[in-house]
Amino acid sequence: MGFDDHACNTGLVLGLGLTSSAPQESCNLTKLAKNNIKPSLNSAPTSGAFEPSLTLGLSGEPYHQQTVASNIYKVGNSSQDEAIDLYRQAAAASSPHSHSAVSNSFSSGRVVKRERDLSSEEVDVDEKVSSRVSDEDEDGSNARKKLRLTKEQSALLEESFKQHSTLNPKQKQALARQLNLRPRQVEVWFQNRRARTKLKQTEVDCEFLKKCCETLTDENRRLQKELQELKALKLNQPLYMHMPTATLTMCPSCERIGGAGSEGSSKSPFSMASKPHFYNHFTNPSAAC
DNA sequence: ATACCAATGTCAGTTACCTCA
DNA sequence: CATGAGGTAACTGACATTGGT
Repeated sequence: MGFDDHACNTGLVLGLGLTSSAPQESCNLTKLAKNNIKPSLNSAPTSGAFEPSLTLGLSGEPYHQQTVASNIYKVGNSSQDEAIDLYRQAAAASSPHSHSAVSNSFSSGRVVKRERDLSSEEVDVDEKVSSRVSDEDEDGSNARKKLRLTKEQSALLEESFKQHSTLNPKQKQALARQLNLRPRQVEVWFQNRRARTKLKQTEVDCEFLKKCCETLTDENRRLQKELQELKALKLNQPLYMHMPTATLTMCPSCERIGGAGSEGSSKSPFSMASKPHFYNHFTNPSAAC
């Protein structure tokens, strides 16, 4: 396609790519989200080419994190145990003040939902973590204790996120069990992770559009200048030199001279092959065609 | 077949905690 | 030590989908 040929010059094709060649993956996350279509990010890290919609949002991060994660996994189980201990400590320490998502929510529907997240063992954990409302009633503290995930936990979550950006209940349960976290925590982590991914994608898209804008501005400036030059040239031409203004009426897409002199275009002395790239991508063909 | 409702999952936006410069 | 900024876990409300009645 001729359009792609000039992608590097103007970046316009990339703009198109955002909408067409970047499939349901991430080009329009908002729309996907609205429809609850799950963007699979699996393909993102494997795309090394400049395909904005797939690569920009992740910007290679998963690669790095994958490496980190796998390295961490090689360390052994001690850190995992440590993580578990830390979690238990955190849970124990926070239990007087902290809250489970279940108990903190005043929405009955949410309560049911979150309670159903919990397997029997995790219900036990949750019960240990206790209820914020009741605890607050007891000692008045309003601590919203924030668990800091360990490196190992984060790494495993990242690893899992690379495989599925969303989790089904079974996966969530399994992951939670593996990490010794509550399913709700895993769920929240994935939610936040998706949000971060999207935010990053948005930032990159924004940068890309800025560059597009700059390119188009430059292009516009150049075209204006050229137009001025052509006008000046035309004014300076002697009358007998008045020819069809081929330069100005040439069809941008087929490069045939149109307008008043179109019927004689094939015989025109003007060849017009000089700067066809002026008219790439977004230019509509002239009415002469 | 259709309408209604409850349950559930996901999201955007926000809050609050924690760490670090 | 105090503090502000940034990162992020957790929360909230809204919306869409799904399955049962």
